[in-house]
Parts: sequence; C-alpha cells; structure tokens
Amino acid sequence: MKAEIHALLQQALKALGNDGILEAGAELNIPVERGRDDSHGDFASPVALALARSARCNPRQLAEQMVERLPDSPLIEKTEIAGPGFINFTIRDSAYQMLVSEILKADEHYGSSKLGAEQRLQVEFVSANPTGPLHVGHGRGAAYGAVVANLLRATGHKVECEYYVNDAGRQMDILAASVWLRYLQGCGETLPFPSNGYRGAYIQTIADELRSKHGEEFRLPANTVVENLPPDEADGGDKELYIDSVIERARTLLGERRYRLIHGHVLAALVEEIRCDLLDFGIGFEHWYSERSLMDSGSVTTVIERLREAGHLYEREGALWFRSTEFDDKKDRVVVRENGQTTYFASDIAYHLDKFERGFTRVINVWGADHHGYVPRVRAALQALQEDPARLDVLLVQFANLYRGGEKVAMSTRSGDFVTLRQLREEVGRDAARFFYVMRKSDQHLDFDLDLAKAESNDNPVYYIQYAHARIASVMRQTEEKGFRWRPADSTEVTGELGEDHELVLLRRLSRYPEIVEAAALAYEPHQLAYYLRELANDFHTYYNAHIFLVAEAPLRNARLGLINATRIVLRNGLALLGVSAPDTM
RNA sequence: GCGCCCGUAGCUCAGCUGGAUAGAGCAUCGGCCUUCUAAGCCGGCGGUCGCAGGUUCGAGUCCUGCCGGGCGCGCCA
Repeated sequence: MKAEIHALLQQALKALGNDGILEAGAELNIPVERGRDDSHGDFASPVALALARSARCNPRQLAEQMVERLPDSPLIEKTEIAGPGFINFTIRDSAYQMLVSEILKADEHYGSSKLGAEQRLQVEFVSANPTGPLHVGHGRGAAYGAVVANLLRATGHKVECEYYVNDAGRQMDILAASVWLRYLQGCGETLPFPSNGYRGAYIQTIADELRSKHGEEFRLPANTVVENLPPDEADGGDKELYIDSVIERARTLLGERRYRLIHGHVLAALVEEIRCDLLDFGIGFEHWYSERSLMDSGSVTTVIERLREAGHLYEREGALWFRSTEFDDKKDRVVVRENGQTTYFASDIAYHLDKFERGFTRVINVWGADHHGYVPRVRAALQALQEDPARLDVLLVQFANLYRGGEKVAMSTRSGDFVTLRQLREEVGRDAARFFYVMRKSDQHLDFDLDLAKAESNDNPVYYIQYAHARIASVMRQTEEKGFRWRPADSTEVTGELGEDHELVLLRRLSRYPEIVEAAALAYEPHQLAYYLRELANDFHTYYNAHIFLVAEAPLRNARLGLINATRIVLRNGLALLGVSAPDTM
C-alpha cells in the first residue's frame, strides 16, 4: 500500500514538473508515513513541505497542486491537505477488506518481499571462543544475529550464517592444559591446579572423556610435570607466567603429536557442545570457520605479505606493525609479535579478506559492544587491501544483565560462575528467551527479568502474543464442533461484511506487516517486529472481546473467520522470524 | 584524558530518513466472565523528552558545550 501511495505521489510530481511548476528532474525520495492520528488519514506525506523551500512557494498551495495531479486509484477514498501542507490519504475500506484474501492466499509468504534482489549476504555471529559452554551473554548476540538473518531472508536476500571459531589462540592452550591436568588428576596423579586455569565442571567432563577414550596414553608422573615451574599466584608468583610454563611443559613432555591430540579433542568437544546448544536454541549455521585453517593454509602470511608489499607495514621494537592510523585508526596495530607469532588481528584481516573474496554483497558482523574499539582497525585493513569497507556492517550488541527477584545475577567467566545459555533455556523456555533477547533495541542494555520471562501471565509479552494465536486456533476448533465449516475460499466474496471499527483497526494493522518486516530488516532491528506483534495481538484480543465470530449468519461468520485466520498467519509468520513458536493450545 | 553507546511517565522501554496534540507494558486506582480459553478486554492517574545554547516553517530526533551511567582504549582473543 505504502509503495502504491509512493508511486501516485511520484506521478503527481512528474506532472508538476511537466507543467513547469517544479523544476523537472529534481529526484528526491518522497516521504510517505503512516498517519499517527486517525484524523490524519492512513498515510501522510510532508513532501510539499520539503519541496516548498526550493520551489519558493507556499507549501499548502503546492500540496493542492499536487493533489490535483494525483492519478485516480481504487485504493484512495479521499485526500486532504492539512496543517502546514501535509497531504493525507484515506484508504478505502474495500482495499483493506481485500487484504484478507491476499493474506490467506500468500499464507507463509505474506510479509516477504524481493527487496534484496537475491543479493548474497553473510551474517557472522556468536563466534564465542570455544573455551566453555555458551553463557547468557552470548545468547543475546545469538538470538539477535539469527533474527537479523531471518529478516534479511524474508526480504529477499540470500543469507549465509557463519560462526568464526577462535581455535588458534593462547586461551585454547590454557584450556587444553587445564583439561590435561584434570585428566592427570583423574589418573591418580596429585598436582596443583593453576590459578589461571579453567575451572568449570565441563573441564572435568572432557578430561574424563579423554581418559575413557585414550586410557593413560597422556599420563606422566606429577613430579615431572611440576618440577622447576615458576611459582603460581598462590605462591607469590605470576599466574600468567605460571600457566604459560605449564603449557610449555605439556608440549615438551607430551610431544607435539600428543599435545595436538588433546588440543583437538578439547576443541571438538567444546565446539560440539556449542553447536548443540545453539541448535536447541533454534539457531543453525551454514559455516563454521576455523581460525587455525587460516594459519595452516598460509592465508595469514599471504595477507601480511600483501600489506608489506603495499607499504603498510613497518618494524618497531622487534614487532611488525600495520600502519592503521593512515586509515583513521587511533594507533597502529601489531600483526606479528616480537616472538614471531601472528596476532589475532592478523588472522582477522585474513578472515575478512576471505569473506570479501567469497563474493558477498555485504558482510555483517554481530559483535559484543565491548569490541567497538576493534572496528576501525578491521576497516583500516580492508581499505589497505583495496577493499570497500562500506561492504562491512558491524552490529554491536550491548550486554544483557539477568535479574532474579529484583536482584542482578552476578557472573564471571573464568571462575566458571556463570549462567549458561542452556540453563537459561531450561529455566525460562526457548520462546521466552528468544523473545526477551530481541525485544530491546540492540544498542540498548538489556535487563533480562527471569521472573517475568517465566511468568505465565499477561505480564509476559511472549505469552500475550502466543495466546492470541492459540485463541484463534481454539476458535477454529470450535467452528468444527459447532458444525460450521470454513475454508479460505469461503471468505473471498464476503469480506465486505467487515465494517466494525475493531475489524478495520485490525485490518489496518495487518496491512502494516510487510512494511514492518522491511523496516526491521533494513535497520537490523528485530525489536520493531516484536513491538508490532504485541500491538497486533492487542488488536486481536480487543476484537475478540468485542465481537462473537461464530455467528449464525454465514457471510458475516465467514468474513470474520477469514479475518482472524489472516491474523493468525501474520502472528505465526512474525513469531517464526523471531524464532518463537506459535502454539495452537496454551 | 580520548573514543563509542545511552539518558523519554514511579519502573522497563518504543518513538520509522526532523513532521501535526510525545506513546506502550508493568505498577497503582476503578469497571467487564449464563456468550468462541479472564494467560483476556475497557477506563483513570502519571511527562520541564538529563541541562543550556544553536540550526529552521517545524527538534525527543540534527549540531556544540556541560552533567550523569555503561563499555573500550594490549605484542589478549
């Protein structure tokens, strides 16, 4: 509908140009809005206000001249000029009534568009280090990224979801060492556990698996493991130095082959756990991209070489630096450390170059807001490599805090004292978790109220929306029980019966759905859809309370059943985009 | 100190590329079940849009400066 209004205005503008009232060719995007107030009609355009200045004329007068030149349309009941020069459009009831058949026919496709023209996009999200199970902090990025991907698919983009696995860093070594030490303890060796090691219960689980699979293949006497190590923090030493020595010791004693076996086992176990957690959360990825593979394939050294040849690198204090300040970064960044190892940033340059070379029109990264300082250097690197940084969108997601009984739930990763995504899902359910994560704008801190998410009451927005869907399903069951029969085709000829205010309000809301999906997708803002669904559910509940659907007169009954089934379709489609189920009973 | 995000009703938050009288949920107060699920509906109360300037026909929205909160400023990932 909005698009049609837009087209009408465009033709009027063109006519004005032809008549010499406006300068032709002044192509501007014509603003069309939904009327905020009923008295303003259904759509409004301030286009005359915007043009009045350059045309040096009275905006109301200009609006009048535009209205005179608007082509006829079956959509339009009337046009009015109001206020300083708004053009208000009132849509015919019949146009809304016809929407019922349109929605019933389009069914699961209602709301989808071809806006994206099959452009290939990549959404990379979660990408949490595989050093433990996902916790509630990752959950928001997971839910958000998945819905953004869904919205982009619904608007005609070809979307691939990707998880970048940081399987190459020091943290992974600390993890492998932690598991090995637990393994040794399990074998009966007595040794201290590093204060900087990973302590979660899952470490023990993986160590036990390792032992049942490999027996005592990795067992070594405790004294050879700990002898001559520097003091740990508990003994007045440095915990970082200590843990690095433990890792070094593990590599030496085990040999590279056995060390890699353990490392690989730990990595596989954790990635698998993460994959399952996400799957249970309704989120799947097309690709799991390994950082290590970038190093093994030589991509990292190749990209460093490219930067060097292009003159963007220099040496200082034994390290190799990328001159990112040349591209608006605040300081230059190290790509190769003094010890010869490449940095995480170096991997990331290779990774982003690879993404670009895979041919995506746009590459979208969903990152935690704590990484915002990292964005400029990635863009800088892409520019240095002659790539267009505008193809990269970085979406920053603020943190989520859990509240239980009005109290903030404290969490810290290293100590193993955190609420996992799995625990959250088991506590509040997948639907509530998914909905709560995306109901706030992503750049807003999220207060996640566990008690509210669990509440089976009208306070809980998830149930409120799902209840609307279940009620409609219930009415359809009643239809059969009362001996009526309804098929979508039964509504087509009778939608003219839908004249009640509540019905027209509901129809207007349904007509907005495609616009909401489009706006939410283009702005990467799932919360817009969440709000819309709440409002739609409200309109339905109001209608439900005001009118009986299963009346004796068949035309009216069939018209109403058509309307509520159209409502059901939109509720179901919208919830599906959010990753929330649409139950038939509650 | 510098950079990014945020500041809207008692609380949690919307407010579409600047548009008409700033909205919703919760809380609170009061109504509605012999009728398709009351997990629902209707109404009341509640605001100097952090503060001060500026831009213009028009500012919660854009610009500048303050005040307040969060995050980031590693040869960690």
